[in-house]
Amino acid sequence: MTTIRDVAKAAGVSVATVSRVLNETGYVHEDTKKSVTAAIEKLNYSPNEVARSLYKRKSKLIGLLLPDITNPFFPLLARGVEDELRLHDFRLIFGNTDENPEKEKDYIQTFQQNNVIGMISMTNQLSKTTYQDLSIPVVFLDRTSSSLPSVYADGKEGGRIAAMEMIQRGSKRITLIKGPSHIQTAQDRFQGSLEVLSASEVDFYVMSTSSFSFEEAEKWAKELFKKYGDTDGVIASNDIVATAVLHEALRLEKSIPHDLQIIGFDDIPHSSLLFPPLSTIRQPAYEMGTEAAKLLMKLMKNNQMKEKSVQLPVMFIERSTTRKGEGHV
Amino acid sequence: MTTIRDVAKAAGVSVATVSRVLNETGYVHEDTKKSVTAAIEKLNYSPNEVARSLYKRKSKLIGLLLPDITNPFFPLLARGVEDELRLHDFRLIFGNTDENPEKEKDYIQTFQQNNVIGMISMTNQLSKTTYQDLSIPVVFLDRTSSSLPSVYADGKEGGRIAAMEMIQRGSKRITLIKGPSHIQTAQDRFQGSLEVLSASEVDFYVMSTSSFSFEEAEKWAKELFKKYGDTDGVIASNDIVATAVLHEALRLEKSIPHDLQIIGFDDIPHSSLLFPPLSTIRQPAYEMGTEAAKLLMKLMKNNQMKEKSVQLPVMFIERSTTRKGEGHV
DNA sequence: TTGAAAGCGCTACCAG
DNA sequence: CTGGTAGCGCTTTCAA
Repeated sequence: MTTIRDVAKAAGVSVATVSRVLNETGYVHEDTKKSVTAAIEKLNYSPNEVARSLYKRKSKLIGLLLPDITNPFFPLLARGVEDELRLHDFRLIFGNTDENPEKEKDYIQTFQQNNVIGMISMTNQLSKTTYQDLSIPVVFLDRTSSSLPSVYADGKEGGRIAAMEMIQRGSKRITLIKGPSHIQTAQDRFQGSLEVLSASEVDFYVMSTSSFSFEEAEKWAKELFKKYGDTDGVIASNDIVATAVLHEALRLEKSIPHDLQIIGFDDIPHSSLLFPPLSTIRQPAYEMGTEAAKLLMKLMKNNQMKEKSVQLPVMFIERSTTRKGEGHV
Repeated sequence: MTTIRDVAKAAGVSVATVSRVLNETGYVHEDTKKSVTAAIEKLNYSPNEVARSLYKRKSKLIGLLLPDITNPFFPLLARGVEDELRLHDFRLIFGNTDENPEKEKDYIQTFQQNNVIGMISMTNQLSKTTYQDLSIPVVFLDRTSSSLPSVYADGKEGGRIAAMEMIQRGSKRITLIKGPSHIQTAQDRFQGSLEVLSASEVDFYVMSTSSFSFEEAEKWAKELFKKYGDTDGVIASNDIVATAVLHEALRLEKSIPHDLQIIGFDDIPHSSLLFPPLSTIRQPAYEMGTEAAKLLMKLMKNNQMKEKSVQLPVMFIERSTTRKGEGHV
């Protein structure tokens, strides 16, 4: 392992000088700079980030917390975060929390022990105040908040769009699936759809569900068609749920989208790979990730910002589980 | 920020003593230990990992390199790695390399700068010697190697099984899709299938492809049915490719599995969500991850191990793109 | 423009 | 059994 001392020796200067050229700080003569650079090159030296981190009490590490990377919605977000942060030489320590507060706390603690300089959290468990007590900036991703920095998609508008498209495309007896009540984004979507549906002439049925898991969703889907067999349009709380509904409909040999239209939410990569491909409301996941990273970096420079939240637009992705519209919305 | 000094002061002992109780090293009287523990508790102190890392020249961080977390095969692997490592208090720094050697080198360098104590790599780009020069143990995941530590599934056997099941279930004109030639695991599968097919009585057609992307795969699928429209069984190089084939077959209104059987490879979560659900050869991705983590931890304790590679078994997952077998293999 | 030296928080050695 | 202290590799005063 080559250290700054080795470089100093090789260049015939002091470590202070090497440090100066490394950090481009203070004055250093052009010539000595050259010889230092040469020595660095020659020894293939790169500074020890740990030592830097210790002295400065801050690293180039960012903590990333997400519920479960195995859930297809998160990889794209994580990728967005990573790509953006990488451009600025930050690195990511990450942890899956499984929505478990203990794990979450545990990770936060070890993140701090490693001098992370900021955090991005996609979890829903810990209260906001828990985060507020941290001495480092945190941005919440895929979680709405007016008071704390956060990046999220316009779920309410998404819900509205879904309902409008559904009506526009001719469904008369619509089922609206309401996602888990502790997930704010799911509630926003629901409210948006509800608003439009209420104001419309169509009949609709609200089905409450309590998780986003596929297995659960399959059960609800069965139940749905049993209870409300003549529904001709379902607005699902996300794409996984929509997939379960699609499955069940296909099993019942319903013709899609003729007998039944389905609109999902998220546009996870899987959705376009279904047959028929799923119409859905896209959240710009990757971009949400990059935006969160950008916001965090701003916050790290200036913790007293006003513009703390960014809301991204959603859009309807027309695929094959909806009928052709008769003139668009 | 509270330091070991604060604790020492609060407990009325020296920092050395605090360090001893922290690390359970050396002798310390039961009473002083108690008062130290109390002080730690009271001050809510937790040691600075950065300082530790600097002194010991090793951290509790592990580097994880993968091509792209957005590819549905990787999250499960990553999750396995994380869960296992977490049990032993290690944390993960990770990077997506996009199979780009520059990014890969870049990450490896910064990992080292952060004193990572080991690495798990799922990439295929950098030569093995590049890794061998590292001073820390590395295990390769989803990449075969007899010389270097690695964890992978038995692709060849998987290929054999796929071919046997296909034949067993009555396909007579089989298409075998050969994945990218630079990916060893893909070649193993191919060889396994080829072996069985060659020794059998059925006709078969080999189609060479050069990537795993869905878009590319869609093109090949179209081409496949144009060239070899009466094929009644395709063994795909992975589930994404299988999905593309399934799409095209459905579009052509082939009856699955009556007219055409399809077997994929990997068993990514998406595969069971298709309609019809995809029959496939499962790689135990999560377990591969945990095994890689275990192997790495062994290596970190004892770098001179012999048992350096672990091969995991694959299994056939019967779903609905294959016909019911007439007595199993 | 440069160097000496203090010190970031911790561990481990050596004395006592 | 305990404390003093050197030093991990680096940055940053302070003097020169």
